[in-house]
Amino acid sequence: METDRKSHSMKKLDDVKCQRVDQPVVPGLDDEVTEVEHLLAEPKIEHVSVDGILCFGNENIEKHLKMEDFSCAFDYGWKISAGGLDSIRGRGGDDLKLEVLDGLLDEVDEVDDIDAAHDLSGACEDFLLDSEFPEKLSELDCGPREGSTLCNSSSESHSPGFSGRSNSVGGISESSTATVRESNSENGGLGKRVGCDLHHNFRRKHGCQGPVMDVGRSSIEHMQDLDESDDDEKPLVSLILSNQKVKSSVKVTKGDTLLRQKRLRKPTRRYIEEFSRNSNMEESKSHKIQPQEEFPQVPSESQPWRGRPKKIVLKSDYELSASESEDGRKRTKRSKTACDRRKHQKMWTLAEVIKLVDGIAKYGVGRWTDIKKLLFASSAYRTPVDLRDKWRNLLRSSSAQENNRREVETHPKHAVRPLPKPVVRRICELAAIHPYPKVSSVNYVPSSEQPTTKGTPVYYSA
DNA sequence: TTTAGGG
DNA sequence: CCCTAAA
Repeated sequence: METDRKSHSMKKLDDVKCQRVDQPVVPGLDDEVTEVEHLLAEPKIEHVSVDGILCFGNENIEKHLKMEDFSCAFDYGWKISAGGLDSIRGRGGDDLKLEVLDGLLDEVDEVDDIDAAHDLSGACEDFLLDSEFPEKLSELDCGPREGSTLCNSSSESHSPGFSGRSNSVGGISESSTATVRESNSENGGLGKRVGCDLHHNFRRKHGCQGPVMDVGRSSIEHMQDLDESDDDEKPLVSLILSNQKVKSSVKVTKGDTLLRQKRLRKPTRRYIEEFSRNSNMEESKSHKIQPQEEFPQVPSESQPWRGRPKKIVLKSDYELSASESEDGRKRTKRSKTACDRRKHQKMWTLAEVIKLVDGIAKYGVGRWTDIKKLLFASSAYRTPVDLRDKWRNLLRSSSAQENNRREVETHPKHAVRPLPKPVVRRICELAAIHPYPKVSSVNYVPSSEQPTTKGTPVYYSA
């Protein structure tokens, strides 16, 4: 199965490659280009020799319009004209791609690169996905070309990392690699500085987490939903791949994009969070962060929010508490850290829950790793622990729902996400079969049946 | 490294 | 969701 998937994606890659040979394969890049021109005020892209561009007609345009709206909606005071817009797009969307990639290409070693690449995509992409995913999905399935349409709506410049990696995979773009190098040497310093400033602003304006991210996340959620339902993301692969291609093309054409590219590439979501945290510390005198310096390349950031740079966080906390005892600002610090504790929580979809329940039914309670591997292989953000936690919560909520069903029905407000009856039933059954310690408030005999009054005889195995 | 349990 | 301890 794994290999199957792999080969599949490879195939897709090949397709992409082939296409690229014949034609620039940058469908819809056209739109993109206009946009870039806009931003850079230095249009000279003749790259747009696309045959298939006509295929997308209205829809494509529509998408872009939406995108614009979206961007506008997020003008937070910092300049969107040159970099702002870009950076907005730069975040959030990546996670999306990353997720997908993580699921699909976890065989690849250079996750870092992927990650980097992901850091760049666009929130707008998410946005689009969010609003039109269903259609999009089918579209994508039709082939890389279609995929590109969508992708091209993401940001134009993209990480060197990916192109490098692509080479190893399918030799997608050599030119892009070269360009990248060039860019790095050219715009390195400036890019960094700008990036920092950007982040300063960002942080200042929205605390550690900007709305952008939120948007991105929610869209991701939707996507996940769909993705989840059939556990197949191949279309997305093509999407991503073609996206990369587009990116490289653009890169080749535009050197200027690189500046932004650099700036975008660096900071990760995680980084922003860390950064804000550190800045707080800086306030209280310890640990100084030098923005001018190379971005700390967010520690072990191979997964979107799953990164868990434990050590760093711990260290920060440590220092925080240290400074706490020194200055009297305890409370501020405390609350702040407490606030951003729940960094990346992703809502569980019904599909996921059902899947989880299925998995538990199959493999039993406690084999979280197995369940994760077999049923949640595609969702990188669900760790076995998450599954377990979710199960715990499910047990709790389901039992609650069972007990006060009437009350819940009378006060629907209290039932936020009611959880379909059948699911609850299944959970209860499973709970009966696999007692999860500590969860059932009932002090019943270990593996006995739960309050279910239906007389299913349960036998003790001992 | 995975599970269990607590926060 | 995060963290830690124990296995």
